[in-house]
Amino acid sequence: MSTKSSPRTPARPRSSTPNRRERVPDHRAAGAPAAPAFRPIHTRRAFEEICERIREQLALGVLKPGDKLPPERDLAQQLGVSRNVLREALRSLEMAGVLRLQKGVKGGAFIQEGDTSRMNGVMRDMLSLGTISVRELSEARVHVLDLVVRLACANARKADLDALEANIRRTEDATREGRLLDRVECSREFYKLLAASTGNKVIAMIMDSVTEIHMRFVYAKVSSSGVAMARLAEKRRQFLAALGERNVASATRLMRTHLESVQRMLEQDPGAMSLHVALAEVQPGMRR
Amino acid sequence: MSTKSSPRTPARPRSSTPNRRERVPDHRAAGAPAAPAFRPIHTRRAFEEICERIREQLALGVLKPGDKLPPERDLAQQLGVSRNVLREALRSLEMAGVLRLQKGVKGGAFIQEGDTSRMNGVMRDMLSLGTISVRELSEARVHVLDLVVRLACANARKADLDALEANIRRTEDATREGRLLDRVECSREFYKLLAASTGNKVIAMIMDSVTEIHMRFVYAKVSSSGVAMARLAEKRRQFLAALGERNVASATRLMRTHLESVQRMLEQDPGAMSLHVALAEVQPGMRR
DNA sequence: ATTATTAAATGGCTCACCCATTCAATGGAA
DNA sequence: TTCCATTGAATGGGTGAGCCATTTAATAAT
Repeated sequence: MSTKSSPRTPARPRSSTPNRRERVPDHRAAGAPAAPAFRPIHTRRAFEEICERIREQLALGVLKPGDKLPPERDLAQQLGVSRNVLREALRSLEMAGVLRLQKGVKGGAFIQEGDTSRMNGVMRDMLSLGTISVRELSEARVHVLDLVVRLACANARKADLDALEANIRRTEDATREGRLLDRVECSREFYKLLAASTGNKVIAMIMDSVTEIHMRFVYAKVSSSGVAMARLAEKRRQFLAALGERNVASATRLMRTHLESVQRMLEQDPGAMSLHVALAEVQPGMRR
Repeated sequence: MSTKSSPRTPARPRSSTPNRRERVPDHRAAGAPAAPAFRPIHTRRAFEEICERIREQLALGVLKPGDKLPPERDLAQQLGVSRNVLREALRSLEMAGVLRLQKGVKGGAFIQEGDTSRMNGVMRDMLSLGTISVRELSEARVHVLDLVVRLACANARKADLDALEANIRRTEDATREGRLLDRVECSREFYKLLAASTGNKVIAMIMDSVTEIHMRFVYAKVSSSGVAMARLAEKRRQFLAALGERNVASATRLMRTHLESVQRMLEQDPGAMSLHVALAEVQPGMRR
C-alpha cells in the first residue's frame, strides 16, 4: 500500500494495454515518476456510481416515469464504462423496480411507475435472512391492521366499499363451491382493498408488505391441512357493515377477534408450518 | 413464430459457434432437420432465474448469513451461464442487501445479515418516481409514530430509555453550542432509538423508512434557513419522562403536538423546500 | 523472529462478438 | 387502394477470453 501504483506484474505479457477508462497509457517505462494524473477517477465500483447517478437524475426530476434512457451501447460510451458494467447497473435498477428493459427496435430502458409491492420483497428477504421473525411480523401486522381499519373507517369511499362488497361475494362463491385456495386469494385481495381504502399509498404499501407473507402461511396451511376459517364471508360482511357506518370501535373489534381466530388456526399443528416452505413456495397471483 | 428456431442469418460469418449454453452445436449444415433437443432451457432471463434460485436457497435455509457462494467462475460454470450474466445477478442481490462481494483471495460472495435500512431506499424510490407524495408520507409518519409511541410505552426497557436519555444529552450539548445540523442528526437518532425500543424490528423498520425522508427535509430546512425548533431538548425530556412512566396518553399527546409544531416549521416558506433537492442531497450519516 | 517478496485466488472490468426480438419500412398480391 | 408478407435495422440478451487490482497465505531473506 506504499505507492498505490506499484504493479509488480512480472513481464506484462500482452503489450496492448486497451483503453482502460481514464488511465494514462502506461508511460512508466519512459522514466516518468508516477504521473500526476495517474489516480483513477473512481474509487467506488463503477456500477454503484452509475446506479447512483441515475437515481440522482430521478430525484432531481430530470428523469421521470416513461422516459427512456439511451441505448446501452451509447450510454456505456457516455459514461466511459463497458457495456457489461452498465448492464450490471441497469439490472440492479430493474430489480429495484426503477427500470424496465425492453427488447427490439423502440426498445430500451424505460423509467417505471413506482411499484408499491417492492416493499414485499424486502420483507421477504429480511425473513429469509433471519433478521426478522415470524412473530415480529405477525405482531406488526396486528398493529398495522388496527391502524388501517381506523383509517379506512375515516377515509373509505363508496367505491372502496363497493370493491370490498364484490370481494366478499367472490368469497361466498368460493366458499359455496369449496374452492378453499381461491378463498385464500380472496382474502389476500380483501386486505389489499382494505389497505387501499385508507387513501394513503404509504400506509397501503406497509400494510401489503406485512400481509403478503402472512397470506403465504395461510395458503400453505389451507393447502396442506384443508382446514379453513368458519363463517368467513359472514364475518367479512359484519366488518364491512361496521366500516360503512364508520363505526371504528366495532370495526377494530371485529378485525381483532378475526385475527385472533386466524392465529389460532395457524398455530394448531405448528410442526406442519415451515417458514422455509412458505417462503419458497411459488403461489398463483403472487409476485415472485 | 413458426418454428421458433428459424434463423435467417445471412451466412453465419464466424464458423466457430462457442458453447452456447446447452444448445446443440449447430448441426444444421449436416442436414439434420431441427434437432429435437433444440429448445433452450430458459425462457425467462438468465439473471432472474439465478437471483431466484439463490433466494430460494436462502428461503429454504440452505444458505444462511455468513455463508459464501462459490467463486464467480465456478458458479457460472455450475449454472451453465457466462460469468458476466452471473455477475448481473450477484450485483442485483448485492444492491438488495442480500450479498456482499469481497475481493482477493478468501474473497467471494457472502450472504449478509439482513439490512433493515433497505426499506428506506424503496421509500425513496417511490417518492422519486412520484408514486407516493410527501403528504402521504408525512401522514403515514404521524400514524406510525403514534403506534410506535404506544408500543414503546409498553415495551421499552431500561437500556432503551438510557439510550434515549444519552441522546437527549447530546441534543442539549449541540443546542448549547449552536450546532444545529448536529442536532438534526440527534433527532434522526432519537427516532431510531424510539423505534428500536418497541422491541419489534418490523415496526422499527417501518418507522425508520418513513422517518428517513422526513429528516432529510428537516435537514434541508435547517441547513438553508437556520431556523430550529425551540425548546427541543426540553420537550424530549418531557416525552421521555412520560415514556418512563408508561403514560401512553401523555406520551402520545406530547409527540403529536411536537410533530405539529415541526410540521408548521417545515411549511413556513414552502417555496424553499424542494423534494428533489432534499432527495438528491447527500448528508452526513446518511446511508447513501 | 521479523520483515519483505512472491504467488495464487478472486472480484472488477473491458472488448469483441453473436443471438433473439421487435417494429417500421418496403413491396407485392388481392 | 388495401392488406399482408418480407426485410432489415435497432436494441436488449448473452458469451468467452483475457487483463487489472486487491487480498491473503506461503515463502524467502534478513
